[in-house]
Amino acid sequence: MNDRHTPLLRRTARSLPIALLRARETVMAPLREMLAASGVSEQKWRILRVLDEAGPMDQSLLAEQACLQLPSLTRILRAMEGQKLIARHVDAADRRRSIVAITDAGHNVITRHAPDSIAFFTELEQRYGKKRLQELLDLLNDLNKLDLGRQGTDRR
Amino acid sequence: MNDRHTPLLRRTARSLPIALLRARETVMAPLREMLAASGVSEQKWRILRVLDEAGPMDQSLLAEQACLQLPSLTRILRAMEGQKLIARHVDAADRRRSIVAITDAGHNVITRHAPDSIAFFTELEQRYGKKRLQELLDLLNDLNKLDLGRQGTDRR
DNA sequence: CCTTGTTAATTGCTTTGTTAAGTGTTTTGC
DNA sequence: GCAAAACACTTAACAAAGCAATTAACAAGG
Repeated sequence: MNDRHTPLLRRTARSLPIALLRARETVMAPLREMLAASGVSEQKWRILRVLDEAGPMDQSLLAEQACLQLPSLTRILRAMEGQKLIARHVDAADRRRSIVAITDAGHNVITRHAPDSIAFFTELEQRYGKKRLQELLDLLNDLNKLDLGRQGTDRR
Repeated sequence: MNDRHTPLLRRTARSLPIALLRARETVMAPLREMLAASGVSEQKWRILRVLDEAGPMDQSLLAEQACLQLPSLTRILRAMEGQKLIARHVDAADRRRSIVAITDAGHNVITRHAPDSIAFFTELEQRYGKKRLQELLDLLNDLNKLDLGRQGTDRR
């Protein structure tokens, strides 16, 4: 396209951040549409998924597991508490902590959307290739283990 | 962790959307820090990259290339125009379109950060493996080609 | 012409991301 | 014990995402 100069950086098609962003958009766009019907955002869905899978936990851990920042989580949980999708109570042993648990209503949201979600990922597997999908997940998980930019420093 | 029931959905560690989100966070966190020093957000950086690579283009195409929604792009470009990083002019042939081009100042931002960016990705290549990184990019690009959820419908 | 339809960009509104500062609570070191 | 540090959230402020509705400019048909 642009022959005016030798590119300083790799082409954006070979840029990892941009490729990740596009891939996420590709995958999430249909799911977002699906969830919108229940008034559940992508983030709320992640929260429900994590709580349903791993059981009650404090907000810091939940934030890490659901890939949300604590300030965002605070606001989202407030809304979800209003929707009765989750419940919170302060930890008796450490009153700084607040323990979050999924409610029956929250679990129902998961039950309701599981078939659609499964259908979507089944289609994805078929069109993309089951083996390739596993490969991709392995590569992504390995990348997440790298903990870049802190290779000498402590790991919080 | 949670033995209360058989999970309806795959474990979040094997969930593609979550894995993509974590990977993006892993990669972008150090870059964001790097760019913040120049008052350039991650999004502005993407815009500069795309314009520098492919030359002037209208906003719709730029939005697609930089993975931004048109409304977001409108507001970001207004700021970038104020910073003199980009310039806009209406297309003479079609006065609905506005053509965006990178300025010298914009190009300077890229030049200034290219060494850091290159160093970061070199480190990434070394620690993650050059071959594996290529594999990952190939898999991601293939995924982006799938255009999921519109397999019978028209492709706008 | 001129109505209808389409497209490009903008604006409004609500939610979320991001950073920094603030508020209690617990832990640590003296 | 007790002041200082560390910790778990919460709040505040602003940028950006995401969605719907609007405006302005083209395109086609009658």
